[in-house]
Amino acid sequence: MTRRKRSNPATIKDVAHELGMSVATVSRALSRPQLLRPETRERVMDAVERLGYRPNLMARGLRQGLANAILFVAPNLSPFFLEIFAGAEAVTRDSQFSLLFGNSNGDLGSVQHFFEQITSGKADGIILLTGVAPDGYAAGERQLPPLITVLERLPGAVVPVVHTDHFAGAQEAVRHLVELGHRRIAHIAGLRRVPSAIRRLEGYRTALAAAGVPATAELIETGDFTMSSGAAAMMRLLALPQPPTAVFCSNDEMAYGAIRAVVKMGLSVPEDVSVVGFDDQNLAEFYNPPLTTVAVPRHELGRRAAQELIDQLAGRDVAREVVLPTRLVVRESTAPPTARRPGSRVRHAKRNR
Amino acid sequence: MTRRKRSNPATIKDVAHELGMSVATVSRALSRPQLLRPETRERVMDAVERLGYRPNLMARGLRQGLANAILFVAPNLSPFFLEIFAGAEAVTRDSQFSLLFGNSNGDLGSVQHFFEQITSGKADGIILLTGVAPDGYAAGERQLPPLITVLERLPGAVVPVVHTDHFAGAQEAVRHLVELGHRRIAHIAGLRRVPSAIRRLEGYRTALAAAGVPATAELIETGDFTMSSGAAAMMRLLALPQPPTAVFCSNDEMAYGAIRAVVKMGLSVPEDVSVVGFDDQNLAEFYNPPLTTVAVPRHELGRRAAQELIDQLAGRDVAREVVLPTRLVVRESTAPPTARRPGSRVRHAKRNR
DNA sequence: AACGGGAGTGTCTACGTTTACATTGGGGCA
DNA sequence: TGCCCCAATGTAAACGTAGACACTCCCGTT
Repeated sequence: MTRRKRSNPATIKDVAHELGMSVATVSRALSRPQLLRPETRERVMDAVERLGYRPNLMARGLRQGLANAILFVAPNLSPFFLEIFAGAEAVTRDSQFSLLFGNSNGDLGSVQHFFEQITSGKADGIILLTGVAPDGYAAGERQLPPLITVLERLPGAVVPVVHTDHFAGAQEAVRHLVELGHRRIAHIAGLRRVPSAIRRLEGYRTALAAAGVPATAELIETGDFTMSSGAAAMMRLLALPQPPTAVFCSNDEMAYGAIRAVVKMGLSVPEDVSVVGFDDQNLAEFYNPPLTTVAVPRHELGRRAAQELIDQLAGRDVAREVVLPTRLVVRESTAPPTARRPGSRVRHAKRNR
Repeated sequence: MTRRKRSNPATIKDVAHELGMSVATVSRALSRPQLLRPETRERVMDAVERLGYRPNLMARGLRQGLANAILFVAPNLSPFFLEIFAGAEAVTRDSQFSLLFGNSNGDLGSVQHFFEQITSGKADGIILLTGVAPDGYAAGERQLPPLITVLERLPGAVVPVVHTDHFAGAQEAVRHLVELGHRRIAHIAGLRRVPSAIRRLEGYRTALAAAGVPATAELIETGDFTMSSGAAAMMRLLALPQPPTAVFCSNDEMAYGAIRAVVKMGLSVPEDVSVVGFDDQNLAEFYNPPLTTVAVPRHELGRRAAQELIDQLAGRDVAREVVLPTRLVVRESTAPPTARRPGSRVRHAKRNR
């Protein structure tokens, strides 16, 4: 027995029958109204309204070979990616497209799974934030689906990308610290397998070199972009014989963690340690102290990616590469270094909860 | 001319032809393997692999009257809702269902639009976080789609709901402040049209009454759940002739804003003003100071909602109501009131950027 | 030897659309 | 008056799949 949608029995056939017309006419009234006599169109619209008819999108999709959906794949559900998602959502909201969300969870198998959703016809294209594609695709054996990458490039494949200049952004952040007078500037880097994190690290190194400050390996710590990893890294930095007076973090969340760690040790930001983040998430402005950070246009990244993908699906040609500018936003987590040596720490006991 | 999916020409027919079998056999190999001789099944699987065949989900969906997708509708993209989304995602990830995201943006028209996506067959059911349904549905004229609401009830309709006890949570928060010795306790409420915000307000009032503290209208401010509205509300409270020594906020974001406002005025948290939030978003633990707040099991709310909806779609019967417990998490943003009167404010000038 | 039944597979229709192609009728023009 | 063409509509064939039903063996039973 055929299982039927309980909700909407009204089909195009019902509408046609109600009016004594053919289904073709009804179909045209909906998709290409200019082909019909205005009066006929009216009558159809009336009946559609009266019967509560809604076209079955799966039937339409099957017929046209289009799902009218876009799949957004992020490596996790952190606010940063979700703010990009919000940008994409703003675009699809006014379009015929639905937005599917996929969380790859850093797992390559998942990405493969999402790619197959395309060949299965669940979506027409992918907005990919993970910078990795399953083997078969990356190697070019299997044809890539309509795809646009955000922030990360897909190695070994020519795919349009919407991103920002992490290298320049990082340099600007470090230069800001140098200009404030800092010399012992640490970096809490992101995971080495994330290309954009590498670029930020390189920007850090380059800016230090340009300022004539020798790079010190002990001042480079690594986290996994989470607040707790940022806090842990900061703890290690504070435990150095000669701790840094400033820290540049590879993203905002690690910066929050770093600030928490500083405060927990009885020191303060920016008096004892200046902290700079990267991303300028919504919260940065309201963190305590408000975070100096490199603004990444998250919303715009999402918008552009969605727009480019839709254009691509419509057969219009799209830019190979869109680079959006970053911008250093100076708030209250950075200041000139003070004479006081942060090495002499723990002014008052850490308060327990 | 028929527009074809460029990516996957291989259909069930191709597989059948390759093996000299009928399409039915191939179909069965995939959906009901136990009906086939093991050897046949093997051969089919082989060919499927070889040809890179993936079933067309729209054709399957059309045939079966199922989209195998769930639509998640939230009023906005704030972290709070997205953390609930993450919970739902964890469930659908291991299921046959895809997760569609819809942002109603507080707009009733959008909600209507999403309801129609169901009758259009884009999804099989809805997880609704907005507490409002389009007129026709709410009034019972049109049949409700498979639906589960989260946190908010749908007025005038019997729909399963997964939520928490806002009333009890708010009471616990206020009781905590009372026990610390506070008497002048303010509340930064949420929008009056959001039922859960009303419940929190009621919890606040009830707890105050229970403690024998008379309620004062001037101590109740209203925000719209954003950080900036929380900051603005706090500014108004601090401007009172007799400012509060503690503030209970209807959500975490307004609490962050409130703390920022306090600090901006040269006062500190919790020494001058204690602040309590509601939700326990991921960030609360790493805010500065770490925020005392009422933990709402966001992830679990999402999990349960998705699970119940999937059960419902499978024809299993589901609970009318699931109530998950809240729990007060005491961190460092609350402390006993000090002798110092916060009225004498602005100890040092606000720093400009 | 005849029959029943079940395992395994094939045939073919329906799901709800869109659209290529066919048909109709009427108006403009010679 | 006859013809052509175009506007408006109808007919019917796909799109790719699932499953109802039909068929063919073969084995076990009588």
